[in-house]
Parts: sequence; structure tokens; C-alpha cells
Amino acid sequence: MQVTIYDVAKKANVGIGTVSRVINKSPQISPKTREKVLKVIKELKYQPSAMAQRLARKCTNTIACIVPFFTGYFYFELLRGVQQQVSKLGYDLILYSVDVFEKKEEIFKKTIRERRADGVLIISMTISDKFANRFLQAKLPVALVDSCHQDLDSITIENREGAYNATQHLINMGHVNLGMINGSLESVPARIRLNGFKEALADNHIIPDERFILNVSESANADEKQNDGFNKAAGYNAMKRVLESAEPRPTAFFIASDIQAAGAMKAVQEKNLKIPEDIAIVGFDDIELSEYLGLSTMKQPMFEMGKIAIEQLIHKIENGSTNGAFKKVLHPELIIRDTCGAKNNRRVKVIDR
Amino acid sequence: MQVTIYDVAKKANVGIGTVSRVINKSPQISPKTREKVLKVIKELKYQPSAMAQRLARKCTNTIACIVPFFTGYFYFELLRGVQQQVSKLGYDLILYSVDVFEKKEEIFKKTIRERRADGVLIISMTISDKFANRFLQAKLPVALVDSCHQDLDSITIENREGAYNATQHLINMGHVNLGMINGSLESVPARIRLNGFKEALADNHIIPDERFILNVSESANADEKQNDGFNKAAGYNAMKRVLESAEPRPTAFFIASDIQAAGAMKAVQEKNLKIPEDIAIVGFDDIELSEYLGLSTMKQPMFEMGKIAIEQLIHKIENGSTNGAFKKVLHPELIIRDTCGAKNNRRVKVIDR
DNA sequence: TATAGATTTGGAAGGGCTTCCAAAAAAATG
DNA sequence: CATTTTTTTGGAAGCCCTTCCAAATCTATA
Repeated sequence: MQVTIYDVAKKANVGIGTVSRVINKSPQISPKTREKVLKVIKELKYQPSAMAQRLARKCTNTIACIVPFFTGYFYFELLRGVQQQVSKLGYDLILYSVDVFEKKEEIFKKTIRERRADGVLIISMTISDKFANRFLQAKLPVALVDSCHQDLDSITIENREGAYNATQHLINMGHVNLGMINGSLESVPARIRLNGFKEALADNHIIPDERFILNVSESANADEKQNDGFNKAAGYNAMKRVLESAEPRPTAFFIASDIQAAGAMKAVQEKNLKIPEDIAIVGFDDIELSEYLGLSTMKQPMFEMGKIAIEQLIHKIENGSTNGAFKKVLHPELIIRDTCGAKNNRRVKVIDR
Repeated sequence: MQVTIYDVAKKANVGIGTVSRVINKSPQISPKTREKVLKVIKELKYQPSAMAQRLARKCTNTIACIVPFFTGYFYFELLRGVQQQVSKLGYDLILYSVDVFEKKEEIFKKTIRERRADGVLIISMTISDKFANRFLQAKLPVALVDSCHQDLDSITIENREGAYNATQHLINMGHVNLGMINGSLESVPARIRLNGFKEALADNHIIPDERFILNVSESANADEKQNDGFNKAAGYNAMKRVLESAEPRPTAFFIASDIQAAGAMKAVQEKNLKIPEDIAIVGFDDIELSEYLGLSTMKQPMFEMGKIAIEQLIHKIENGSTNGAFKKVLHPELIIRDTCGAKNNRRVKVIDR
């Protein structure tokens, strides 16, 4: 059976409290005793039970991370940042994935109920006031990545700014007829990117053509309900529809995610049209694929977001809550590659932040 | 404070055992009592503490998954399969990542010591006899994915067969001068793929040209020690070296991973050589990128591997160990795209398994 | 050396559950 | 209705720690 603290105490001829103190490196213990106990611990190969410790200490040394497990690379990078920082700070990471958005609240509940984790990281999911309050009441620290709520800490990127700059960049290239392919408007980033797009148009006195603003929400596979529309198939179909519609169609598209852009590019190529000559494209995300596609895009610092989020979350766990929610906003960066047409075009203005 | 089982018992006028039985859906409880207790549970918003349950039950309902966190998509897909199955079977997933192979044993130890999980899934990592025994002694079920050990359950793909078929496919295309770009030979799959390559050559009476068998182990970034060589940069550099060397160089390459192949393709294109005309390529993995690159490759069923591994692991946890280790071998599948030159070539023989 | 003060130590209480055993209640039997 | 059998129930003991308080030991001071 398991060797317990009692076995150690008995064999070392000390009290269990003493053993506990040795394990926890309490300073108020004499070197002699420490030695003695340490020796017995080694002899008996004693290992404290994590479960019991957690029960007694009422903390778990664990971070729960709730991820929507579909748009590949974006979350993978984020997760890398998260994982690295979590283990660096001596915590464990437990991963919950949400494949259908409707299920997220179930998982929120579960984390609150079971208290398996000292803090919860929620990625790319809006959270209702009701649940925000539940977390607050439960005193369970939460950090939001890529979404926000007034009462909770959040790390976001400036989607509006990103969309604005992407659009402005296309306008700088001389385009006046612009379209946008977007994800489902249920997604907050999708809504904000749409706003950024429209603002840029407005600032340039361009009237948006609603026929060419496509907020798609179809799923990649029929069996999986990936209903945020941020997938290849959705981008492909959206662009296909555009190309089949009556002219004059836009000469440039801002596409709200690179994975959709990849699909859209395929549709364009199938029609034997040229990118960027016939249709210029700027995407959003800068996923692994983008470099290969030569896709111009707004880069999100994903790894960094994960890292910062964990830093903040663990800080809160260990030092209690400061008043007011922590808000960190990161800025996307324009990566110019081939699809925007800027590379061989001297007319581009440099965008400053 | 927390509502405990005692509060519920008192308010419902029953014993704590009864409450416990209600929570755990024990059949031997009268409907009346169940109702009564359930009502109080609702009133008090009682939630059992996961920590305490686990301590008392001596099981954690958790799977630990140890992943080498570098070669993006491969692990992401795997993880998706793992995650889906884990949550389907009602377990939690805790994720440990290993960024440097040397650290893996530290994590093995940790899982054994802390017993935070009921079972451990180890991905793409060789395990020494010493540690295999430790797991066995600790009666901590282990499943290996993409590596194996005689005493432990494992889910692998037939790397030899995959490499063999890939090579044979190139030979069928008429190539007689073949090279291989491989990862570090410290990686077991790398070693086996090399064998498969050589066997195919031997069976076709082709003598391998060792100058063009490149087992690279360089890392992508200098700061990260991704020393298995399965990365873009390694593939790029390897191919560059080949192309700069004296002729006659191979007309076809089997490349042990798609990510390396991607790098290699870049190197080829930079030299203004054509794929597959000047150099034909077959990769291994079928990552997301491969489709875009038109890379012919041996597809690994990653999602499925993760799923099967978890199924088996949880089966073992719940039903005790069967005698003998469970061994599941999956077969890679040849995906013909553009880089192997088979698409416009009628000479290809169909490979049967 | 006596005494106050500081340092160490032992172990009970507590953390919140499961489970086992014996007792109580209900149902079945003659 | 008394007795046996079955079903349900209560709660002590156990899971393995941490922490607090009081007691024991040691050190410093007068």
C-alpha cells in the first residue's frame, strides 16, 4: 500500500506534524530532525499524495483551460504559450474542449462545481453576465483570451484596429470596391472585425456594399457542428458565391480569418482569376499556412497571448484580486505577402499605429 | 463557506451516508428519501467536492497526456482525438508538455509520484525499461502512441510499411536514384522509416547512396531545442545541401515528414528546379499543409490514433490489466497528389497492402 | 542557577468525501 | 400476529494531508 506520513513519522520517531513540515520546507525545524526525517523518507520511498495535499490545502495547483477545439493552428499556438507558462510557474494544466458552443456553459458549471482548478482560462468564448457572476461569487479567478467581459480579466487583440488597418491597406492600394468575408456574427471578434472594416470604409468615404459582406456560419463537416464559420469550406463557398454573382464585384476582400482566406483563394483560382490582380486579399491570424500561401494578413501574437493570460491568471490566484479587471490589449501586425498586391506596388502608404 | 454533505444531511434529516448514496446514484435507496435529499441539495446548491471524492475513492478520473509540443499539426490532430474521447468517457485530461526530450523522465516520475491521474498517455516518446517497470510497479496504466515498449500497451502506425510503400511508389514511377531526408535517428519512427526505405531499395536491387540519406537533427529556432529534426528548416537545409552537391543527384526523395518536405520543396523551387519533373517527393504524415502544397504523402490517421489510445487506456483503468500488452498497429495510406508525379503517369502500379 | 523568551515538536482537529457494518424499518412469510 | 427476510438507513472509520495550539526543549539573560 501507499506509504503515508504516519509511517514516516513512526519510523523516524517524530510527530506527523514534523514530517509535514519537512516536506513543506518549513523553516522552523532543526537541521538534525530534518536530516533524520529526510533519511526515512528516502528509505521508505515516501511520496506525498497530491490528492490529500490538495484537499487539506484547499488549492489544486492547477489551471483549467477551456478551448474551442476547431480552428487548428490558432489554438495550437495559443495552447503552446499557455502550456509553457503554466509549467514554468509550477502548475498543471487541465484541458477542457468545447466542440459545440452550446456546451460551454456546462463546462463553466463543472469547473465551478468541482473546483478542480485554482483558476480558469477561457479562450475565444463569450461569457454571459450570469456566468461571470457565478465565477466571481465562487471566487474562482478567470481570465479571458480573445473575448472579454467587463468584470473579468481579459487579453484580447485589437480586432477593430486590425480590421481597420487591413482594410485601409487595401484602400491604400487603390481599391474602392471592397468586400469582406467574415465568420458568424455570434462570434464577438467577427462582429468587431466587421466594424473595423466598415469604419475604414467610412473614413475613406466609401459606401459599403452589403451584398459583398458575407457573414458565413456554415460548418466544415456536416457531422461536426463547427458553427462559427471560421473554416476553409465556409471561405471557399462564400467566395464562390461572390464570383458567381453579377458583376461588378469587389476588387479586394478583407477576410476575417486566414483559414477562410485559404478557402477563398482556392475558389478564386478555380475561376482562373488572379490574386492579387483580379482580387486582392488580406486575411487575419497569420496561421502556419499563410506563409505558404503568400497570404497577406494581420498577425495575431498567439503564443504571447497565451503566455500573458497565464501570467495574469496565476498572479491573481497567488496574490488575490486587485480591484478592477485586468485588461490587456495586443495589436495585430500587418504582414505583407503576395495576396494584397503591395509587394510590387510603390503606392502603399506605411500604416502607423 | 462550502456546503458539505453534512449540511445537506442535517437539513434533510438523514445520515451523511444516505446523502452520499443519493449523489452516487446507489440503487439501494427509497424513492422518497432520494427525492427529499435531492430537493435539499438543490436548495442548498450543494456541489460535491471533486478533491474529497477523489481522495476517498482513490481514483482521479483523470488521464495524463504527455506530449512533445513541437511539430504542430500532427500533435494537434492527435490531441483532438484524445480530448474528444476522454471527455466522451467522462474523464478529465491533464496535459504535460515536454519541450526538451531530456525532461521527459522528470514528467514520468511526476505522474507516478503524484498519482494525479488514473492513467498516462505518452506520445511519441521512447520509454526506457526502467521507467516502464516503474509504471508497471506503480500499477499506473500507460498507453504509448507512436512509440512502443514490449511490456506496455501501444498504438503505432506501420512506419516501416509506410516508408516502404512510399519508396516503392517512387520506384514504380521509374526512379532508380533515390534519396531520403529523415529526422534524427534518436527518434524511433525515424529509424524505422529509414529501414523501410532501405528495404524497398533492396527488394528492387537498388544500392542506397549513403550520401543522399540525410538524417538531420537541427532545430528550427536556435533558442528552442527541437532536436528531432522534424521541422521545416531542417528539411530546407538538407535539400539545399543536396542541391549544392555534385551531380548526379537523386531524382526522387522520400522525406520522413511533411513538414520537412515543405522546407525541402522550398529549397528545390529556389533553385528553379521542378517538382516532380526534376525531383519527385513523397512525404509522410499528411498534415494540413500537405494538401495545399500538393504534396504526395503517407497519411497517418492521427485523430484515430488518439481516440483508440484513450479507449484502450480507459478500458484498462476500468477493467484491470489483461495479460500481455495491447498492441494496435495502424496502416498509413498513400495519398497521391502532385509531387510524386503519379498523377499524369499511367505507369504507376497500384500498391496493395 | 533561576527565569523569561525563543525555538521545536507532537498530535488533535479539520478538510469533505466513501464505505462498511450494524441497526432500524419495511416487506414477506406462515 | 409473530417471525424471518429484505431493504434502507445512520454514522464511525478511513482516505492522507495541513495547521494550529499547547507542550517540550533549548537559549539567553540577570
